[in-house]
Amino acid sequence: MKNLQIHIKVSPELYLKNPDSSELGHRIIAGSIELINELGFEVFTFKKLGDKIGSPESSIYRYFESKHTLLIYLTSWFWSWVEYQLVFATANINSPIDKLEKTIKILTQPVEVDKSFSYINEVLLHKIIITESVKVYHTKDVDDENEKGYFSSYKQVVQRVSDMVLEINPTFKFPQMLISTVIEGANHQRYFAQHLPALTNVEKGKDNIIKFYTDLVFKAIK
Amino acid sequence: MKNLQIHIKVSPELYLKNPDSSELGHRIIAGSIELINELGFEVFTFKKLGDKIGSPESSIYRYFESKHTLLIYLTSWFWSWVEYQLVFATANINSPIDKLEKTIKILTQPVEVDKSFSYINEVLLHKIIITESVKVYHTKDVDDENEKGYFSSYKQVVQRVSDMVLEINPTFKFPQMLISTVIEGANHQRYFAQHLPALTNVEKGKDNIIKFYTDLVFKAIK
DNA sequence: GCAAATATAATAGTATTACTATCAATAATG
DNA sequence: CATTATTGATAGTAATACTATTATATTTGC
Repeated sequence: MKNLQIHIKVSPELYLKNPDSSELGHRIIAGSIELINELGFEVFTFKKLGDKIGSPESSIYRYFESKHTLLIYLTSWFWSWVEYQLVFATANINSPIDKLEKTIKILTQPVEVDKSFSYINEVLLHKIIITESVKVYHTKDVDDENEKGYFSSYKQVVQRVSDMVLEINPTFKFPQMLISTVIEGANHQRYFAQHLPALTNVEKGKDNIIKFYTDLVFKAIK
Repeated sequence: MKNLQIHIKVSPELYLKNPDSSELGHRIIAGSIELINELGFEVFTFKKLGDKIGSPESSIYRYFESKHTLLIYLTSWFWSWVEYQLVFATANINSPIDKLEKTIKILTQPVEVDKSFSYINEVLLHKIIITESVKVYHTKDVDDENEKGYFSSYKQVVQRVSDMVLEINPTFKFPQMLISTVIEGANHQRYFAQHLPALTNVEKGKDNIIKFYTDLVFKAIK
C-alpha cells in the first residue's frame, strides 16, 4: 500500500500507556510481533521480550497489563488496519457485487507488507492472527472484556462486510454468521495448509482459499 | 442414544496409563470435564483437579503427561464418539443426499447426553470442544503432535464426511475445506451466540446454525 | 538554563504453576 | 500369602506472571 503516514487508533482500554507514543513502545510492539511468532504465545513472556529489546520486564508492564492484553492490542490493531484497507480498496467501486468480491479477497488473501506503518511487520502480524488470535476471546473473561470493548475493531469489520451483503440481498438472514465464518475459516484454512493439510485442499501455487470463500459467499446469498 | 455398552478407543500415545482402565482414571476424566468447564483451560491445573477428586496431583501425572495431552485426549474421545454417532445415524440411509444432510445436522446441532458412556458427560464435553478445542492444535508443537497421530480422530471425521460430499458431487474440488469450515464454523457460531452475539445471527428458540450450514453445504457442492 | 515532572532502568521479591522424585501404604493377582 | 502394581503423602525445583522500590536518565515548562 502507499506511503501514507496514517496512524491506526487502538482503544485506550487496551494499554496502560500508549505504545505508539514512545520509542520504547515501538520496540515493545515490533519485538513482541517477532517473538510471539518465534516462540508461540504460550512460551512468549515479558521477561524474554525484555531481553530481546534490551529493557527490563517492569518497563513493559508499564505499557501493558499482561501478555494477554498485549495480544488483544495486536489483533485489534490488525483489524483496524484491515478495515482501513477495506475502505481504501472499495472507495471508488460502485457495483455492490464488485465491492463485496474485492472485500472477500482482502479478507482471505495472504497479507502484504504495508510501508505506511514503519515499525509493524504486517506479514508477521497476520501469522499471529492466524495462529494465536483464537486465544484472544476463548477465555473465561470474554464477557467482561467484550463489555469493555476489547473486540470492537473485529466486530466492526464483520459489521461493515455484513452491510455489503445486505446491500446485495436485503432478505439474507445470516450476514454476520456468513462473514465471521469466512474470516475465521480463511485463517483456519491457512493454518491447516501449513500444519494439518488433511483438513484442507490447498495446492501449491494456486490460491484455492480465496476462490473457495468467494464462491461460498456468492452462492450463499444468491 | 441407546444403552449400548460401547468403549470409545483413544490412541495410546495420548496417555501414560489408560484412564478407562481404573476407577481413578474415570474420576480424572469426569472431574477434568467438570473442572475445565468451570475454570477454563488456562486456570485449570492438575493440583486443583487432584483436590476435586481427592487424589494427589502426582497420581494424575501417572495417567497424563500434562494438562495439554489430557485436553487432546478429551477432544480425541469426542471426535471418535461423533464418528460413531455418524455411522450409527446414517447406517440404513441409502440416498447420499439424505445421508449428508443427517451428517451435517449431527455436526452442527447441540449435543445430547449419551447414557452409553457412564462417566462422561457429553454435553459438558461439547462445551469444552466449543470453547477450548482450538487450543489443542494452535501450539508450536502441532507438527510434532500431528506426526504422532494426536489429531487422527478429528481428521477421520473430516475425511468420512468429505467422502460423502464426493459421493454426491465427484468433481467438487474442496471437500475437506468445506467440511472443516462447517465443523469449526458451527462451534465458533455457538460460542459467538453466547459471548459475542454481534458476530452471529442466532435467535432464541430457532436453531439457525444447523439451517445455515446445511444450506451452505448444499449450495456449495451443487 | 534549571527545577520539577516524567519515563526508564536496575534490582528484588512473591505466590503459583508445571512438573519430578521418593518412599510408604494399600489393593490386586497368580 | 508373597509379589507386583497402584495409589497416597510429601517434598522439592525452575520458571512464570506479576508487584514494589529506588535510582538514574530524559523531557518539559517557566
